[in-house]
Amino acid sequence: MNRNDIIPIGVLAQRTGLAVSAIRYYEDRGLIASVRTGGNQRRFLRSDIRRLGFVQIAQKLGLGLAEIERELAALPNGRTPNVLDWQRISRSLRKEIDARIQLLTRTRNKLDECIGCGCLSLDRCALYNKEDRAGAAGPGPRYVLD
Amino acid sequence: MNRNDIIPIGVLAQRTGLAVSAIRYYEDRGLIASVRTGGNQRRFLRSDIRRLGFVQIAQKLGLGLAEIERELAALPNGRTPNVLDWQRISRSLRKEIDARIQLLTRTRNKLDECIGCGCLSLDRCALYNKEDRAGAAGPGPRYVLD
DNA sequence: CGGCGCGATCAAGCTAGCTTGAGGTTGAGA
DNA sequence: TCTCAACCTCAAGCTAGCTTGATCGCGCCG
Repeated sequence: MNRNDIIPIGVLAQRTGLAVSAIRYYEDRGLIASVRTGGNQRRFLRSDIRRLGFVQIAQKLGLGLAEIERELAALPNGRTPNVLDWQRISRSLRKEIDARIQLLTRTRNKLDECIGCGCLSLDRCALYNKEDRAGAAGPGPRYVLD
Repeated sequence: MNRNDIIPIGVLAQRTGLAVSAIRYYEDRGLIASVRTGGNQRRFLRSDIRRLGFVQIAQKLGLGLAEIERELAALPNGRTPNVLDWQRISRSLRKEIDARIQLLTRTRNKLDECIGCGCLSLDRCALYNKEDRAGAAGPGPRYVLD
């Protein structure tokens, strides 16, 4: 159990709760790296558990893989985030969340006005303002709107 | 200009700001209905402008087309929402938004704890709790996780 | 009554984030 | 040494919400 700092994909999957296929996908995307055995099987570092942990948390906060990729790429020579990195990153995540909450709150206020007037008018309704397009970023692709 | 309560798809598109293709798609989905001319062209009611207005607003509030479909289907014989309907519906939308805000707020609080401890531990991290899966519903399909 | 702009119908494509399947290889334990 | 779970590589599929393209038909204006 000495050289167990190197693990196969199945173990990594178990430890992170991710599907094997998802991990392979992340590798394709460049979120994580592996070395290969003689027989072409992936071997990961134990620290990758943490790295994928970060990925999952960031995802839960609403970041897309592309953004997560960027955050990870910003780390010195692609290391897995340590405590200090994490604090820095999570502070920036906090800002993201704050922004989302604010947007939603503004939307809610407008909706309240709307309940009052019941207008539903496309021209006048406050909910219908361009600036808030993509407002509460719903499911599915939204880019077309922007 | 008397019987202009019946309009072709292009006009409806212009008045709602939607693409013609989107409107056809909505019709396929059953969100809106049309009659056909002798030459098989769609004709819509002027009131459908309002109906699609509702669709767009609801979408901005983060509802998927399926949910919107349900709301619309709940109206007596598929009429377009009038002021009273709208007030009822928007109150229910408000609840949705409130829930989202709460979820995000809880997530933010947990993140704050995390900034303090910097643990990033998958077992212990508060951000990693099953109950909050799909937490801040990010982009892309999430159903697989649930 | 001729032209061309608007409309119609498929099928396929695109984004995000993966999963599933087919078909074949590796490698650790009995 | 043999076995079989675990691994490999593509390619294709799925959800959501549309768009794009190809190839047509309709209909209004002059």
